[in-house]
Amino acid sequence: MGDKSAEASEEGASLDGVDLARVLTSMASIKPLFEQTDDSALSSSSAGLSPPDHTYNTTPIISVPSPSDLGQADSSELSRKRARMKDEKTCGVCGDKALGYNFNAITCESCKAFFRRNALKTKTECLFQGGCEIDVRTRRFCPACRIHKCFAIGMKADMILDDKEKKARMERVIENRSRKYRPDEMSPTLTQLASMGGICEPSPQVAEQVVPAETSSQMSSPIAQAAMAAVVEIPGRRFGLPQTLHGRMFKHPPRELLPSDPQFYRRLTEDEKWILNDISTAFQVTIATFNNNDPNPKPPNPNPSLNELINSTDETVRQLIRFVGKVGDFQQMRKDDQISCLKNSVMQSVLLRSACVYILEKDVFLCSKGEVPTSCLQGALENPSLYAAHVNFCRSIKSIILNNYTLWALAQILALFNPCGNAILDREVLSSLQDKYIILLKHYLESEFAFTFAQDYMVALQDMLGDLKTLGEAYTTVIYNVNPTEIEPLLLEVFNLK
DNA sequence: GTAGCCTTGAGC
DNA sequence: GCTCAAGGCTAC
Repeated sequence: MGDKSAEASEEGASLDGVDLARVLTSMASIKPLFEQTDDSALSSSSAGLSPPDHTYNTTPIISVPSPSDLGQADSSELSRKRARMKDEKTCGVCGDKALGYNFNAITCESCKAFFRRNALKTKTECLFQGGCEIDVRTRRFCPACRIHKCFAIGMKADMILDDKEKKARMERVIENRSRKYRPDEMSPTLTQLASMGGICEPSPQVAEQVVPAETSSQMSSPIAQAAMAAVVEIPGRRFGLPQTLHGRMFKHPPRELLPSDPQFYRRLTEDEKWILNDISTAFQVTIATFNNNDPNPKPPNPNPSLNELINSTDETVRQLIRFVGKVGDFQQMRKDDQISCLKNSVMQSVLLRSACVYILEKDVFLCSKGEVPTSCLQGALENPSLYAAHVNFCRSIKSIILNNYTLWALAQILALFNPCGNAILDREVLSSLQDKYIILLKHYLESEFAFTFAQDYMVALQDMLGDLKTLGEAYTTVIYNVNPTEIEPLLLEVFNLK
């Protein structure tokens, strides 16, 4: 779980401002007009432009150490050597320091990114006579001459991946992530976890570790009604701990009982596939993104205080903010409602994510500092019932969702889009979004588990989302008792503890 | 839109 | 296990 050292990262620093509106705006890549930089201001005038120079020096200054020059240095030594390598190469476009070849020519990062953005665009005209001098200082002034120089030193636009190639590349990444951590392996190391984005997929033994579902007889309510109950008030469950949380394990249908006839499965539309792929990737990427840059992180505290426990959710809250930044429907909402939705669902989201990183076999949470036994909750909460409810919730929902990130993402989104939440201005929009994702969940389950079993999954997930809501309310009452002066600023904001 | 850092797959 | 060279992400 996160600590203050985690804030050393660039992203962490950006979140420390605790201005949620600004964070969300930044996520949507919306740049306010008043944020013009000095450089961009310069770029709008001709000041600083040098006289045209039509003779480009297309021979970069290169001095590239061979791999053997680098030797078997440790990582810090390697970093220093790489830094020296960088110093010794010069961008063929602007003369800035270069690290290596980009699109067939030695360039700096800046010209690499510039070429990637502009090489495939229809050509722009130089506002002067062409052949503007391009150096570190002037490279922003004339895109036309800069791109011309890129081509002149041999940069190749056909090395930029097209949409099809990018999609294939992304699919390879996803495939590798899933291959790196199979269910029959032990829990991944933290390094693996951080690099691959995968989290604690349970072993086959655990997947088989099922007891008869208590609710099979209850799974007869209409899907829509059940689904709505997942996110709407459930009478009798508003206060107290979840009634259905007894560590119940979901019984998955045996593979041989799944119909072989494709007619029993829903065919998802292309739009549905895209949305599911997007949110699944967003969840998978953010669940394993840690801000902790400390190469020697302290081991997790096995007996944290309540304040420490709450502060340890800082990292998870940042993951949540990154996730919503990747959800198109969330970004389309008005900013006020984005903030309200985030605040209304933050406790449920933290709990949901704790369940995602819960390892059934070991009864631990996997976080940036390593494995944290669930017993750490016990001391901090001083509330055995709440502790038991939390762990049972983790066990139950994990037994249903296992390592299916599409389902984790859908559960996360349904917790997020709640039209009944506090301070929502446009409840109809949220209700429509909720409908959209309820239907998407239903369709997804029908496509994966056939019409035959989809309803069982739907009802089980509805139960879990209801429990999540109740558990979140119970936790909320607990955290209102903490001393706000000891809580991280971001958490004060999102948990409304100010 | 720019620039810099980061992550990743491929190739050696 | 390393380097290289792609794209992604995000502060500015």
